[in-house]
Amino acid sequence: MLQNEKSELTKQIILDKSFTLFYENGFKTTSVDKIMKATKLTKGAFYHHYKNKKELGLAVISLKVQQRVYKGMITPLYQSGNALQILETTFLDRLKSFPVYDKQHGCPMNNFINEVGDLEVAYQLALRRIIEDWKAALITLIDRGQKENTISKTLSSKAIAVYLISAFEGIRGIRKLYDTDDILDQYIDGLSLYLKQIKA
Amino acid sequence: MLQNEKSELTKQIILDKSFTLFYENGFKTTSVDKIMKATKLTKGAFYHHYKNKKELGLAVISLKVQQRVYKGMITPLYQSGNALQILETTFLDRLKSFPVYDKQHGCPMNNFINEVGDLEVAYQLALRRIIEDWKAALITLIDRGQKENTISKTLSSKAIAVYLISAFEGIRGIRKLYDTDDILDQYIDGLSLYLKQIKA
DNA sequence: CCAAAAACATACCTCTTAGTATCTTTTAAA
DNA sequence: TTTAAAAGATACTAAGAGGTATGTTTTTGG
Repeated sequence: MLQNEKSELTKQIILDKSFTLFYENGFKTTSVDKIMKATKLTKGAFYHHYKNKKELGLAVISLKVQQRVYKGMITPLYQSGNALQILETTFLDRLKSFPVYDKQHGCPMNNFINEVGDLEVAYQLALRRIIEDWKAALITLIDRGQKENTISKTLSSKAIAVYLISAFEGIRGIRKLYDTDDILDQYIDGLSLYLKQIKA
Repeated sequence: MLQNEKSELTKQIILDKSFTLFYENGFKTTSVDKIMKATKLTKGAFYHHYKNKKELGLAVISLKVQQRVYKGMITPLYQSGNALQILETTFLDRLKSFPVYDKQHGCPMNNFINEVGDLEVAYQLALRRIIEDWKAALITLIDRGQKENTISKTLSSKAIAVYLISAFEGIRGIRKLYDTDDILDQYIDGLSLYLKQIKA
């Protein structure tokens, strides 16, 4: 195998396993040893590709976590079509179709935010960037909806965007505490009502 | 000093310091050693009063964290007066008057939820109880508001309650990422609009 | 005042942690 | 095909983790 490819591959393997373990057990409690055991590689390989655990954490955030949020929550917002309907499908339908695994472990980004968000500026920056991108996409969509008269024009798009994100991240944490979907269904009802209220 | 008093006092000291350190640095990264160093007591004292760190964690949640949520977010909901206005003062005014320290470190409950909420059933139960109490108080208040015709009767009180809690907990996490209040102000605008929308 | 129990201190044990030093193996380029 | 560099493996260190064993001090009740 080519050296570039090989290097990139093992880095990716470490990244993938790290993401999964961080997601399931948290960043702090997942040791480099555990990660490398999962990859079937050794510590030597790890410290050859990553400077330290912090660098790995940042890589997981800005590559894996960011990618995930983009795919699930940001990119869909740039579709054409009824703005309000896009909000509905992105926020409502997506949540409904989540596997139990995802419900039980919450939002990867939110987990990072609440575990290391007040610990290191570097983590803050990486996570903030995702939130800002998400917010910007929402604002663009809502603004469009207001222009096209599907969303009420009197409301601040920025305020709606932040409120939507907050509630979404909040419920993904709270849901972890339960083993049924009741609380999620109640959130979905709440969001549903909210979207109706911002309708033009 | 009486033995009962002394015992209760040191337990309280340990509990207080633990809460602070958990709040500032997280549950997992705060060791028993660090806690006892902060109390100026020793490990022997700790393990005399607490079985293990898990028991301490549960005590902090069900005593300190719960107490805090009750004082700030639940008890105020049982006041008499305009239901919608009570929601406003509890959710809006309280957040506005938060010290920087509280903004930077997020919500103690939310931190616990996202750090250990999917790790141990015992933690889940303790945290769930707080959420359920909060939800119940909100539902009672909203139901009253609907009866008294200050809150729109067509809306599900359960859905509103869960949506309010979700957004609140969500923003308290997200705010940690920033060093200004902009995002908080945007949330406040969003919540403000939301409360206007549920008005009768 | 004295013995027993509770409260607390000291010293330790074992395991895990992040990280380093040094080795072997694989790839690249001449 | 040889040599240098990159990739990876092995073995280690020092610090910190949770927890225990056993000591000393303080309180209590007779």
